[in-house]
Amino acid sequence: MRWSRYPIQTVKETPAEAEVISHKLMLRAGLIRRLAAGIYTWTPFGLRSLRKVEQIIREEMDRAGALEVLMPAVQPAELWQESGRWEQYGPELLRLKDRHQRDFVIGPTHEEVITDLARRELKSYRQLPVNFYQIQVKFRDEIRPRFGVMRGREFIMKDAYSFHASPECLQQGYDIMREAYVRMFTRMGLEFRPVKADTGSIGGTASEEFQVLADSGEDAIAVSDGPDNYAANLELAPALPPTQSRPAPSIALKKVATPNRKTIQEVSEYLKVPAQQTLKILLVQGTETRVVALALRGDHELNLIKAQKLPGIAQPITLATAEQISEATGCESGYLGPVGLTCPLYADHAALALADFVCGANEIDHHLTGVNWGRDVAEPTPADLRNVVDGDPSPGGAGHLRVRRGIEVGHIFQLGCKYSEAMQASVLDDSGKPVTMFMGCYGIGVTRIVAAAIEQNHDAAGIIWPRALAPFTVVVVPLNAGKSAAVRDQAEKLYQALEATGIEVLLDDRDARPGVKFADAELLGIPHRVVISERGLDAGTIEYRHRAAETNENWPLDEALPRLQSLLNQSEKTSS
RNA sequence: CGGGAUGUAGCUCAGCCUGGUAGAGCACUACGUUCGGGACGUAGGAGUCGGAGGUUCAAAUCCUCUCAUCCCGACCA
Repeated sequence: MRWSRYPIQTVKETPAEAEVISHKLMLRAGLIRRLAAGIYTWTPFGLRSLRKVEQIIREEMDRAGALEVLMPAVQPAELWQESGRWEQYGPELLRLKDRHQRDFVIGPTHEEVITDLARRELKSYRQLPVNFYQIQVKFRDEIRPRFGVMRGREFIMKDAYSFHASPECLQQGYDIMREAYVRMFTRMGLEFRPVKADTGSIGGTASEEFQVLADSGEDAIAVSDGPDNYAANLELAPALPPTQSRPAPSIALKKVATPNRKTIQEVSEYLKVPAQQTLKILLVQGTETRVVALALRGDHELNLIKAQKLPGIAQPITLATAEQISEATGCESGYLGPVGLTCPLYADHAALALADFVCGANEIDHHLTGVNWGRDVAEPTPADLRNVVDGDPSPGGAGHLRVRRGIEVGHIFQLGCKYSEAMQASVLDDSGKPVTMFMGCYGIGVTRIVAAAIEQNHDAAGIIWPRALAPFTVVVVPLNAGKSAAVRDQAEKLYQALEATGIEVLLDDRDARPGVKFADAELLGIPHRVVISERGLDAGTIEYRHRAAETNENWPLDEALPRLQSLLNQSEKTSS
């Protein structure tokens, strides 16, 4: 491609709307343009990278034996009513009516459509297992789209659905997909981790997310630094109970005035006690009782997902209202404590390991010090209630956890029979009896991957594409071609020779100053750059530089093509 | 949905407080000079000041409503 034929401009100034680096660079390099909140146009350069991602996914899905389909973006409401998600999904589901006032949705996902296809087409266990996938546009009307294509409302997703006659077969299919995902993300040159995950609203049993490690990621994940390779979403990572037993009480219970000190931080500063020696109580709505109390060490955070799974707690988990708190304790949040509480009480393992701790007195402007389980309060029910923190022992058994940020680019689930049961998708087994099919579902955020790759690969000058995702492999930059016919001719010659060998090459034939061309080439992040100048040609050389390199190399002019070719062959093998 | 902020040229923003001829830089067009790290000069094109209503002799500026966008939170995967 000739740069002079590409009409989208790069920009020096960072657009005000962009916050994260990938969004800034994608706008500045002209890869995307915003049309509405969370809705973007992909320009020719950006689309090339997007297609690279899609192609890798397609190749690995095909290799894993999946069959590509293309389902409609617009789906009839009936299917969603049948699965129950018409009611469940909420305002994130974009609903619309056709001219006959019939209800439709713009698909945020395709479980219903694929299950409908499966129940019509699949009649016998002999047709199983089968895995259908598509690469297609989805729409989720996010409350708050942000970070460009990282959390857009309209986005491209690869979604796959597998059908099996038994749970064992589902497990096998799941394992095959897991391997395929590892291959894909490795080929894309991403630093990623498969992590254990919650199944969320999609439902099902086993589930793993593929997280690209990046500080700007929206997910917190707990990764072991030890040889056990443990990694889980923070929501799910268990906090192991402390190994040492609780110290014996050593001081007396005492009520102290803590006027206007409500937060753990305020109380611990005021009483000069470390936050680790304090205890906090959170009240949530219950099923058997109005409220249920949860006790945590002062410096720990409540994990909603874990708490929600405890008996007696309302789903979805909801914090008690100010009225409920007052009714249950006669007090207000900020001064709650376990002493004298009448509602059911769960205590986190770490909270239970405390002795002589500080907590609220259930009386406004007062706290208790020297509180001890067993002595001052009945022993509560122990539970894992908190988010793990840096340094916690790894549940994998070897090493310690580090909390890191990740961008979720893939998520695989063993759905089981949730949809196949609701929509009566069954096949006949070898004895002629109908069996409900077991399903797996496997998603990849295609558009998001482009942003994730940039988050992980950039510098002050711009994008540094992993080779497999670069919109072009080589950029040829003639300097002052307007003045020098030799420069023009040699650049043209090299460009055509590269094209002829199938290398994706961009010729910067714009009538621009050298500084502009260098800056744009770096912003756009093309891995290999060849500069052709009068100065170099006089010496019989061209100049080569890798985007990630610090210095230039001078190559003899006639070696440019063969050396580039061997370089690219090499990097193809190492995928870098 | 709660809290905060912003809408002025394609982009980044000034002007608003204290009402009185709509501005700058980048980008764009033409010409000239320049040409290895985002050049310079001259000339030029480009704006219903988000929209509606109100106050006023006069509104980008003050008031009311509305729409949109961004940030924080809750929400979602």
